[in-house]
Amino acid sequence: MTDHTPLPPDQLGAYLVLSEVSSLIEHAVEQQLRDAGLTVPQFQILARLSGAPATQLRMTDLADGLVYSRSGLTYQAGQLEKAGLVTRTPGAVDERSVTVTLTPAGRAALDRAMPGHVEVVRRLLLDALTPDDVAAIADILGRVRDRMRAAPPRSAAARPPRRRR
Amino acid sequence: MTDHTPLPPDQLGAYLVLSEVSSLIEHAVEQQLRDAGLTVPQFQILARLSGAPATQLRMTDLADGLVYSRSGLTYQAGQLEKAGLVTRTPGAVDERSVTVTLTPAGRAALDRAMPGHVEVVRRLLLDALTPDDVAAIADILGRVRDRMRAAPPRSAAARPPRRRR
DNA sequence: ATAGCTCGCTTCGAATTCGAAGCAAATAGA
DNA sequence: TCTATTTGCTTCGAATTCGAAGCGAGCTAT
Repeated sequence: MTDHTPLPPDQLGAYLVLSEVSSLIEHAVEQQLRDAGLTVPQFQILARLSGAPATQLRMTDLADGLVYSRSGLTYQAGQLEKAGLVTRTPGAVDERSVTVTLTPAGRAALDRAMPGHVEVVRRLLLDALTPDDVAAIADILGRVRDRMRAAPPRSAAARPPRRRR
Repeated sequence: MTDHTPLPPDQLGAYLVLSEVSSLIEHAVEQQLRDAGLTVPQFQILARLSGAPATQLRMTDLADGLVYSRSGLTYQAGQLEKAGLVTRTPGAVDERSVTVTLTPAGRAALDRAMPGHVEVVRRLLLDALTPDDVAAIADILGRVRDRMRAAPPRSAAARPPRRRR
C-alpha cells in the first residue's frame, strides 16, 4: 500500500539539493536583512514596488508573485505603513482595492538594504557559478517555473464555492 | 554610496528563478503534508530519523542539516512526542543530550505522508526535468552547497562569547 | 433596479517562529 | 580538585504566520 514507486536516488538528490541550497540562501538573506531593519517579506514587497510603474501596486498584484498568504500580506503592509515606508490608499477605480505606494523613506530603506543583500547572494550563490551554470539554472528552472505557473499554484482553485448558510 | 555594482540581469534572474521555484515547491509540499496531518518541519524530522541508524538521533544531529532554530526544533520535537510519533529519552553517554527515536506510529505517519509528498515533487519538479537537467542541477547546486557548508552558515559563529557578569 | 454572487481586503484566534536568557552536565585549566 | 568555560537543550516573551470568517463594493442576470 505504500508503494507509489519511490524516487530514483538521482532525482531525489536533485530535489534535496535544490531545497537545501535555497533554504541556506534564504536564511542568510534573512540574517542580513535583519541588520538592515527589514524582514524578508518586507524587503520583497518594497523591491516589487520599486520596480512597478509609479512605484505602486494593488494588494492583489503584490500577492501574486509573492508566495504569501493574503492575510500575511495585509499584516506586513500594515507594518510597512506604520514604519512610513509605504502608504495605503483606497483604489482609484475600484473602491474595494487598496493601492500601496513606496514612499521616499521606503526607497531609502531599500537602497540601504540592497547592497548587503546583493553581497550575500553573490558570496553564497553567484560566486560559485560559472556563466554556463547561470545559463543552465535560468533555462532549467525557468521551464519548471513556467510549468508550475501554468497549473494554478495556490490562489486559484482555492476559495471553495462558499455556500451561504 | 549605494553602489556595490548591481547584479548583471542574468545572474539576478538565476537567483530569482531559484528562489521562486523552491518557494512554490515548498508551499505545495506544505499543502500536501497538511492533508497528511504533518507540518513541513515535522515531516523533515521524521524523514531524517527514518534514515538514521536505529531510527534515532540526538537533537543536535537533527539541528544540523535541518535549517532550523534550536528552539523551534525543541518545540516540534515536543509536538511529535505529544502525538506519539517520537520518543525523547536522556542521552545514553552524555546526560545533557536528548535522543529522539522514531516510534512505529511515527514510521506509519511517515509512510502515510510519503506517497503524496513524492507525487507533488514529481508533478511540480521532476516531471519537468530531463535526465540531463537532473544531473546538471545536482552538479551545480551540489557545488554551491559544498561551498556554503564550508563557510559555516548559521549554527557556527553564532553563540557570541557569552560573558559572565 | 434588485437579489445574489464574486472580489478585494481585513480581522480574528490559534499555532508556530525566532533569539535571548537560563539551567545543568561535561570538560578544560590551574 | 576546584573553578571557569563550553555544550546541549529548554523556557520565555514577542512577533509573525496561516486559514477561516467577515465586510462592503462591484457585477450579473433577471
